[in-house]
Amino acid sequence: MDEDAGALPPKHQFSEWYNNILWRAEIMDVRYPVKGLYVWYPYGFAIRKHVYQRLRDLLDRDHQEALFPLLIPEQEFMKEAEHIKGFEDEVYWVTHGGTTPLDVKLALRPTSETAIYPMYALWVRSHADLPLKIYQIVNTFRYETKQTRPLIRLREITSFKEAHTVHATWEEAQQQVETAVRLYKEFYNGLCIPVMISKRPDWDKFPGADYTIAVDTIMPNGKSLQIGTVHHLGDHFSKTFEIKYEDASGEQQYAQQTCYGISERCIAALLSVHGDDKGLVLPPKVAPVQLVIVPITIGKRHEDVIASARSLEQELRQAGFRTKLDTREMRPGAKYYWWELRGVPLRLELGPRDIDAGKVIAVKRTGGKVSFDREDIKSGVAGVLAEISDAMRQRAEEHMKDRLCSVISIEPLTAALNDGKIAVVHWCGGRPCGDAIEEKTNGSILGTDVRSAYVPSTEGACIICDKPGKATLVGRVY
RNA sequence: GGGGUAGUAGGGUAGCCUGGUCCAUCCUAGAGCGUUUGGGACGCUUUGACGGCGGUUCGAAUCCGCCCUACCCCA
Repeated sequence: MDEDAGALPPKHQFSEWYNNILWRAEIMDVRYPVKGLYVWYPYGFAIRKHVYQRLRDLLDRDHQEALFPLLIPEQEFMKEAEHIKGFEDEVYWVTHGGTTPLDVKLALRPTSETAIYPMYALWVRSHADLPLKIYQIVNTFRYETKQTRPLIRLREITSFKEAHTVHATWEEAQQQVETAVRLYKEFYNGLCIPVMISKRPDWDKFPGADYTIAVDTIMPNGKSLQIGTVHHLGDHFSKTFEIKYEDASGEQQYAQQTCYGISERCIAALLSVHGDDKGLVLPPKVAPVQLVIVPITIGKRHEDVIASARSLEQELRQAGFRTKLDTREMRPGAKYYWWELRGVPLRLELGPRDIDAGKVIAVKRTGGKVSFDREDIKSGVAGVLAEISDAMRQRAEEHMKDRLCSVISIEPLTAALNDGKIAVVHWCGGRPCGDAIEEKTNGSILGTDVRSAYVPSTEGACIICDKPGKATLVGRVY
């Protein structure tokens, strides 16, 4: 047998593995002839659909979904000084309508604050209108100058979920930040992706924010990937865009705002964190196909087996499982590899022997084979899918634990980063020391106020200046 | 930001320096037929490409220019 037939590059060659799996598993076609723009294949898009449906379900508890325009007039975009500084090098401008130059240039949103907040100024009148919690899921454009990478660094972010909230007080907005962080933790827990939550250093916060809380995960090569951010905007934008409300005593007050976002980087994390040498491994909750039934048809039993498989499929589908019956003219082994590559959590095998014995064989994508009695199939499948989720979550958490370490001086820190680790150090919080850490290690400060089960929130002497410092995450980043 | 290398069929390669029916070759690609089918089947037949635009030339995958895209290295 040819062991190499159809093999992926091994996952420890992560970059090759990643590029390869995107087209082999039909997630993205990278051949679109514009830098930084990629095409979602139907299968990739189906994964996206299920992931974003989960996000919608979480947000819909107390947010409303809306939709704002893609184009932002120049004068609105240019209102908030810090915000402009943060984005002006990355903005695409629409300058013509047909052949006619436009009087007012239009920006393709790199993010939507300046599209949404002029409208919020009209919508918010009184304290009774607050809190206002709205989100949208849209595409955004950023003229990235660094190397682009599918799902990770894009010129068109096709799947940007951004929420924008308005509150009466700074404290309420702060509480909303915490609520959003909890919501993101829940979201990623559902995807079985462990995260590190920290407060970004001041120079790395969102342009125009009081502070930024970031959600990061660790990729297989040890680099951290930012997969969510939550910003307390204070009154920066409300003052710029005149978002005011009348409080209970009849006074006009500037509103306090937050915004928070997640992009298709969550899909990059989903694929990368769980995948293995055979291909994708998808959590049952978001797998487009949760169960694939592979009928084993031999000679005369063909019709018999197919009929049995169809009734099995129908029963499972009615029970609410996303089920696929694979009746293609291929050998069973070829189908196994096909579905394993695509990350289907559970494979059911049904052949003459099983039918005669009243059994169904189930093979978990995470490893292991079980045999169900045909009549118990529904509860059996439900149980095994739950086991798969647990196994995935545990495996991913162990990977994260392995990648985290604590160091107390610069040389070991550099060594740890070179070794593909994310390190916890003590840092005084000062910019000069922060710059020194980043320069000496070629790494980045992810943040302080770390919230992770694996990172103790100790205090200690700053790794550079020896003054009192707080636990700080340092790593190489995407 | 600075440098380097490359782009040939669905994927992988050769050909380029030394222009000339060379439109080659392999596959996990496609189509067709037949035999197969409990972990990637096999045989036969067949389809299909020189990144884009322009230039040089009797003639360009090959030489020149510009553009686009990708990958690698350094900051």
